[in-house]
Amino acid sequence: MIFDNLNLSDQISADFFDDFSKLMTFQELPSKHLLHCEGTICNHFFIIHKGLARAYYHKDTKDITAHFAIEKTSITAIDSFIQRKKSRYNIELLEDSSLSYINYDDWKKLLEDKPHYEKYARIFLENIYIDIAERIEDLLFYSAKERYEKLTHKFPSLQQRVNLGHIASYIGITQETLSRIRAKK
Amino acid sequence: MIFDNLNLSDQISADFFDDFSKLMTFQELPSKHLLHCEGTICNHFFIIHKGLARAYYHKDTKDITAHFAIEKTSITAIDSFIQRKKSRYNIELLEDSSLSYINYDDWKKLLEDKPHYEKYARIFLENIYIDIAERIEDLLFYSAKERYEKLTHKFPSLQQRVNLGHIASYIGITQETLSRIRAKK
DNA sequence: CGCCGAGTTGAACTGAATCAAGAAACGTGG
DNA sequence: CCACGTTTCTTGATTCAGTTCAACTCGGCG
Repeated sequence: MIFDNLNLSDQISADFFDDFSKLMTFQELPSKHLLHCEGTICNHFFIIHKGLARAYYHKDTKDITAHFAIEKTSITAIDSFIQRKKSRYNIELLEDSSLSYINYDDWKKLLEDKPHYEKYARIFLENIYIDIAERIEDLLFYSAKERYEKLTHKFPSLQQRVNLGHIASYIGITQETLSRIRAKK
Repeated sequence: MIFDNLNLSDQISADFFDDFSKLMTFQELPSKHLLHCEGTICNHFFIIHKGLARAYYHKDTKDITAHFAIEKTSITAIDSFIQRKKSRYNIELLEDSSLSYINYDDWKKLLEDKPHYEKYARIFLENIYIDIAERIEDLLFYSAKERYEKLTHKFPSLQQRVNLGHIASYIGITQETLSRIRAKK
């Protein structure tokens, strides 16, 4: 089930999945394909079936990874999707991938037609909140090394699949520091 | 309107406020009163009318402020409130305050009876998400001094009303560092 | 008056950034 | 299949922001 890793399954009704799936479009796309481009409003919510995507943005001259999405997880430029503002994020594929997306208007319409589905949007956001709150705590209290270990524990496959520089920026350190962390263990 | 600072007003219907207000209990409580105690499940969602509260928790021997709530903003141990798990947070008043709260069961029942109100829960969470994402960016990219300046710009009154140590822990630095930042300007 | 919490200041230390140079791996075209 | 350029990764030397530890000041307040 595509929602497995969204921690929603147990709370969500089957008919929602039917409705939702009907609105989704399936695609296979190659590595490096840009799913969303900065400066535009993000109109899609993606679910990755196979492959890997990352959301990133530019800070000064640097390229900062804000989010990774592996199989069975979702990705979008969420602030833009929610607020309908231009996004600072790009979303790109890091591997040849297959995915589905729903677009904003369809999603919005689904919520209007069947307002009881608002519940799932709420639950989804609650789960995001829990994740992101944990990330703040990580930044406040854990060393570079500990943050790296937590990440690789949570997503073991990332180490092999993603550039060191992307991982480093995700946990808020330079790639030199991450290289040194990897070296001594 | 109590929801002013929640950025909800323009999107929320009047009858919701009626329903919601009917479920709320008003209280006046003195400074240092504990609104919620760690180790228990948080059953209340508070809105501060007057005064000031903070949520904090213990990390090693330290007391870390996770959130401040001034007039017209809300506070709860949100992870516990959402997940129905024991909370690591305490919530205490830092000034004599007047506030209202709604309890979890009433809130849940309201959502069940009138599921279209789910929308407001979603919007509330969306707003929280935007805030918290900004906080991550602050921690990643801004110096201690810049974080302090952003906070005092956002909540000018905090400087006078709250201990230096609480502010320091909120922005992720020691109180010595914050003292030095204040000294040189 | 003496204590206590809050804030300040100094000196030494440290984790991570920065700058700079190489080494390895990768892929593209001949 | 090799050669070359590009991107990715490593390693070293230096610097710096912020921590830690410790001592000291200041303003209430019982």
